[in-house]
Amino acid sequence: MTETRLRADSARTVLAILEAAERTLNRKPTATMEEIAAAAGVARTTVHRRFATREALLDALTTWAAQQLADAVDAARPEATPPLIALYQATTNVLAVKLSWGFAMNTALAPGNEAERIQAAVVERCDALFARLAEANILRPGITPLWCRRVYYALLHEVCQDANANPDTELDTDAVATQVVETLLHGVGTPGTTL
Amino acid sequence: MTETRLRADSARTVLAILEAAERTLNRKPTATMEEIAAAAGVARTTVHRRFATREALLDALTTWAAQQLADAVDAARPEATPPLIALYQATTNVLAVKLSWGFAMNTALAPGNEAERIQAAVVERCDALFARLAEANILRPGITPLWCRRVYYALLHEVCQDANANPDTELDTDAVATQVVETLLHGVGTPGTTL
DNA sequence: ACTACTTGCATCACGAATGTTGCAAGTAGT
DNA sequence: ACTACTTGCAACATTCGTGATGCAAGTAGT
Repeated sequence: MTETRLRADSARTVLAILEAAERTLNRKPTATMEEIAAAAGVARTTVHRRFATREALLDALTTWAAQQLADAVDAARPEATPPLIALYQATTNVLAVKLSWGFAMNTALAPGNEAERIQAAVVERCDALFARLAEANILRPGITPLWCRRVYYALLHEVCQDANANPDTELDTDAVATQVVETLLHGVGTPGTTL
Repeated sequence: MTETRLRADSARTVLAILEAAERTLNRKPTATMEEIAAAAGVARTTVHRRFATREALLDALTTWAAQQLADAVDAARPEATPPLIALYQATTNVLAVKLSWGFAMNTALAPGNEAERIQAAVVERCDALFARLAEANILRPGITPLWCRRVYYALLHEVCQDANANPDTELDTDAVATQVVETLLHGVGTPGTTL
């Protein structure tokens, strides 16, 4: 394994390709290498030089996005700050990443992918955070941390999809994060209403 | 336009193909006509006789699923019964359909598709139901019906995805519907907790 | 300035999926 | 039983996406 170091321009090209892949595949998941290359402003052959196969490109893309996500979670210090603060901070950070890498984060990852490991680690930290919230009696009794995470992920996914459908209107990440956390904790109903 | 009536066996074949397409594409969205035909137990040429192109098949599939959904909503009589009852009933009915036609309901529909019209009508009825809930003070002030529907759809999508990932464990539709409605209204948090 | 790397372009090979057609066998409906 | 429809099978043409290669021009880094 000769670790060839990348020349500066080449590194820029790789990033451009990844970003173009994200943008293009987000709009059309069946987009071809040709289209991705065009969006990146390079020739198709250049893409193939950097990523031997389409699968290799997808792998790199998902791994890259997963790493961005993990970094966003890290930045919120979810095990150091009070759980509610951490939840809010993490939500804000994650939203920013998910908005830029929506496709890469929702695409099914190939088994054995590095991204799988990273995402699993994020899930674990998320569950740990919800466990801390449960300990602090912030979660309603009978609610499992698993269900919490699922609802939380679903809400995050929803707001990102929506933002993605309206690319013109730029949105206030903080406001959206608040809305997500509020809804996660209290839903949309008046307190005390039951079936 | 000569409306050729279908022979009984042919009608059965068409349904088998639609169901096979749903099943197959749900597991692998890039499945080929060949695979769909195999899953339906027919030859590939037969599929092409019923649906001229792949796009035509997808169109028929999404339209069929949308109609099933609309029927499920109908059966709940959402404008006749008290809104909370209707919400619960509709959730139960919709869940059953969404579990069987998950792919067809989440796939992006081609513009001008009949399914588009039907789904839009369902959305309208959904919004109307949430408007009734708001009138009955069951919705928290400041919560828009639009946000309600988005959260509601997200929760439905989430539980279906989960059920889909675990096809072995059959689930209690009523219990899941309750969980969805409960979470929609009250979230996962203890009442009174704020940021 | 010199060298090594990178890129664009043209071209080719290959495989896979789509869509079509003709024919023979079988089945629904009368 | 008779007819019309439907199906399976085999074969074919075509298109499209993928991946590889050789060569000339250009650029980064020293």
